[in-house]
Amino acid sequence: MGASKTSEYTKKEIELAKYAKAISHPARIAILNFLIKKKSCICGDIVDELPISQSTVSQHLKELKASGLIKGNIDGVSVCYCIDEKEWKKANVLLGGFFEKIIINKSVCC
Amino acid sequence: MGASKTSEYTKKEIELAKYAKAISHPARIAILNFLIKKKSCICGDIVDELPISQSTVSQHLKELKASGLIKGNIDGVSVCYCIDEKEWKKANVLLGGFFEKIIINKSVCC
DNA sequence: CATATTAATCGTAATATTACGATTAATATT
DNA sequence: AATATTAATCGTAATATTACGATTAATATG
Repeated sequence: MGASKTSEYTKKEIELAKYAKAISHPARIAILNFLIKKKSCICGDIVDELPISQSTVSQHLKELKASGLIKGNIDGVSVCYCIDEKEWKKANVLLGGFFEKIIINKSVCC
Repeated sequence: MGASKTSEYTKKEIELAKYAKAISHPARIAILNFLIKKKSCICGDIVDELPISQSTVSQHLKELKASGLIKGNIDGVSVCYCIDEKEWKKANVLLGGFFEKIIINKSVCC
């Protein structure tokens, strides 16, 4: 048995978990930071920047693309990745809303 | 091979990934939402609330505790869990800072 | 056309995660 | 003291993740 029981939860919970999962690995955070720093997308330079192999970077990029946080445009031989700002904002709003709940609804115990 | 190459990344990247991982499963988000809603900590009622077994809930609680986002106080037979507000704020600041970068440093491409 | 570069994918392996039932240790209740 | 309740842990199993090298398909360059 085991492994993901995605249904039975609310859409918000599932979406929030999806975005959180996308940034739940240091390599993916490093990739996103790199994409933000170098505004002009950048393609395979990510591999030079990170301490992991090309195939592993490619996998992380695939996951980030699947989450929606980034998109990739083919540009000749190379691929140009960049933040998908619309999705990024959605993630920001969802995560922000989640973490601000505790400030509004102060927990009084323990 | 495989599995975690945690070093070689910055402390911030690793910490951010840690918090993100903590909330990367709908069950854990549901648990946190429940703990926030019911201010008075609550103990085993989480099991009744969620569509997963007691042992699985216990595992998720263990992970949440490991991340620091919650703490658990023994209260007789039962255990009282609640948000660790200090850690929660730290996570909020880290995540908030991360997602706001793109707003300041607008990406122009693709 | 031959060769180089780029990035995805495949195959493989190690490890982590998710989940459950069963057991256990602890405190409460009868 | 016997029994019930609570929540952690153990054992087990399925699946997912992380990682790498090798291969592949594509475009670019000589």
